[in-house]
Amino acid sequence: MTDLPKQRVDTPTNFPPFEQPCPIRDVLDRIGDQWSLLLLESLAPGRKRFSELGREIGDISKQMLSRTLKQLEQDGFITRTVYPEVPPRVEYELTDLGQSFRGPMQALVQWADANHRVIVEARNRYRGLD
Amino acid sequence: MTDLPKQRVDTPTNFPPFEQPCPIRDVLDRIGDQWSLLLLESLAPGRKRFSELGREIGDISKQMLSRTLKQLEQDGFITRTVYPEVPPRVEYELTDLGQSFRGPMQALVQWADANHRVIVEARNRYRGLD
DNA sequence: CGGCAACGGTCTACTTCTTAGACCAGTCTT
DNA sequence: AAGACTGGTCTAAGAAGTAGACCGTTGCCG
Repeated sequence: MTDLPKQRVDTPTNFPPFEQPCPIRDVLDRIGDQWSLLLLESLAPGRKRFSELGREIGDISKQMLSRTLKQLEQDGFITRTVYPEVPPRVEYELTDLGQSFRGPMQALVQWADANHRVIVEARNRYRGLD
Repeated sequence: MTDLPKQRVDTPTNFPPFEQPCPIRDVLDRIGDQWSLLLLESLAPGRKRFSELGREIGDISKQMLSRTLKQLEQDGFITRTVYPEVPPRVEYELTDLGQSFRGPMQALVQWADANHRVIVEARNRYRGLD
């Protein structure tokens, strides 16, 4: 920090960022995380409550569940409804936007389903000739 | 660790994980990270070399670029070709599997493009009534 | 009445992932 | 001889995710 030979920085990741306001980037950064797609897929059949979603996904932490749902709500994919009952009940449901996303999502899911075998095979083949 | 009152664990994230070998999960976990989709999209028009991809994406670190490309190669989405030239040249290209993924990916990209406005608006609206 | 369970979160400490950027090897240019 | 170019790898530091304790309210059970 004090007297490092800082000059001549070789190739210091000098990729000029130039696609920040790119709509694809913006949208993909949101739904392209570990959980968003899974949650949207989980909500496709209909409204579900918090713990129900947690149970379906299985290995998501409550914090990420809560956080991801909040993001999806912010971005207008889902609505959050709180019923002032005792134990509290909160239900999540796809909005029209969320519904409209089911199309492309289905395309993705179907492709994944259809090509899963091939991918696993590629993975094993690669492992073999490493 | 020694004498913590460990009993009565309230609700310790007791969601039983039950979808590990789910093909959708498996595929989505791979391509649903920060960079994979972007790279596949970047490679859709044709073969590109390492630094070219880095430049196009802009804000990806070399390590993640390298790592993500390796994963995509392992899973059979792309091929990696090294030309034993002097400065070394390495080109990446979609395989048939990768090509076949362009369909669902296009659906996603088009949706993203078409609905970007709506999402941004939702985001701003939410910010307002927070 | 005491104690606990149910539910939807939040908070904290710990672990894992990602980033920044230095470094490397071999050749061509200046 | 000093740098630049290329495709990586390595390490330290910073960001993100996880586990699980904790909370408040009410109803059920003994």
